[in-house]
Amino acid sequence: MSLRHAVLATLLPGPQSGYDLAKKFDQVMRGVWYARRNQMYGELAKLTEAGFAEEVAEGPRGRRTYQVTPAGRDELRRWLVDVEPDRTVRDESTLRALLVSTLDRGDALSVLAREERVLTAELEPLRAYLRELARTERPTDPQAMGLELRARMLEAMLGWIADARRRVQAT
Amino acid sequence: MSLRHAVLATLLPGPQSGYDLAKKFDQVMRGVWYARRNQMYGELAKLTEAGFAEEVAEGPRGRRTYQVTPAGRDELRRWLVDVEPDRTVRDESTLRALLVSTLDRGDALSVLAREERVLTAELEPLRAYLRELARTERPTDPQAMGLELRARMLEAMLGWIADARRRVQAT
DNA sequence: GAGTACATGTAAATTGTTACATGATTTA
DNA sequence: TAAATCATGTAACAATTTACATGTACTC
Repeated sequence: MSLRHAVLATLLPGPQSGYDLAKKFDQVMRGVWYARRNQMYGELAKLTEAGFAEEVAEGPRGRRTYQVTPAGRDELRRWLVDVEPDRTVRDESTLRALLVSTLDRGDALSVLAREERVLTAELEPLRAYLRELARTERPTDPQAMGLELRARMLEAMLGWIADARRRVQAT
Repeated sequence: MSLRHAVLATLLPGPQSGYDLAKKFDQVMRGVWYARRNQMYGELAKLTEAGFAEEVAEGPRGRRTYQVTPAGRDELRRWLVDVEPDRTVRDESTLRALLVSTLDRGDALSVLAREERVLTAELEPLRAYLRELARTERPTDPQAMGLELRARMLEAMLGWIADARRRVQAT
């Protein structure tokens, strides 16, 4: 039920429509949790039914604005503090990196090189953006913290890839 | 369809039953991909139907042994080299770490401390085991590579947590 | 002979993906 | 007025989880 709580947290700062929420979710949860646009509407409906969110306004173009209720705030805290985390991991990038060991030298090196290229292309603008944020935002800003975490994960992955390339080359 | 290929790769080294496979999968794919025991049987059936694996023997206690076919080897290579990776991430541990920013100071510090404890408890024996492996195994052994990657991810996460604790404390 | 570990599954519910449907408002 | 963007959804399918069902062989 992580999506439910990720949506709840994204809605926390103030009233938003499903459409706005989806865009903000992509930004804040980048590298942490992924959801399709249409999943937002379903989660908002379920959160509303459970009393954790409520519709506060209807705008033009059928726009519906929601906000978190006090019960929603409690639920988010309860989930973070009292519910035992589900620590299962499923990461296709990491899986692929691992399975490179089943390939022959040439294929392995070219797949590792491609992966390195893609991850570097994600990391570099992220680092630049974080340097910029560091000057303006408060240090515990959730978006900045999320991006910092993503950057560290990418760096760990890139370090491993560099090491893997060296090992394969030495074969 | 990552599970399909993760299972295929785990079956690659030699004939195994679903039961053996599930245990090996837990070991090799630890920190990369998680699957329930009963998912193995389903995937083995689908791999067999697709011609990527075949049943080679029936043993005691209804034990069925499978092995990868040449078509299965080709399919694994094709997936790694030619199929565009699905880079979506869903990681509840990371999500929780991020959402800690919605908690008040006391709750935030206690959740971060708990997380640090759990991750350290996973990392330490892993590092010890890897030091041991380094003396005996070949450097491109897939299990060792997978565990090394997991260790680096845990270290990145722990570094981020230490930083987050400092930032929260400075509030 | 009782308990543990081996060994394979099925059914129902939930979650996530893909493709489609529908219409409103703004901008060029 | 045509195109882009806003805005919300539904239906069918695939993947995953949870709970259950069934029986076998070894070990104390």
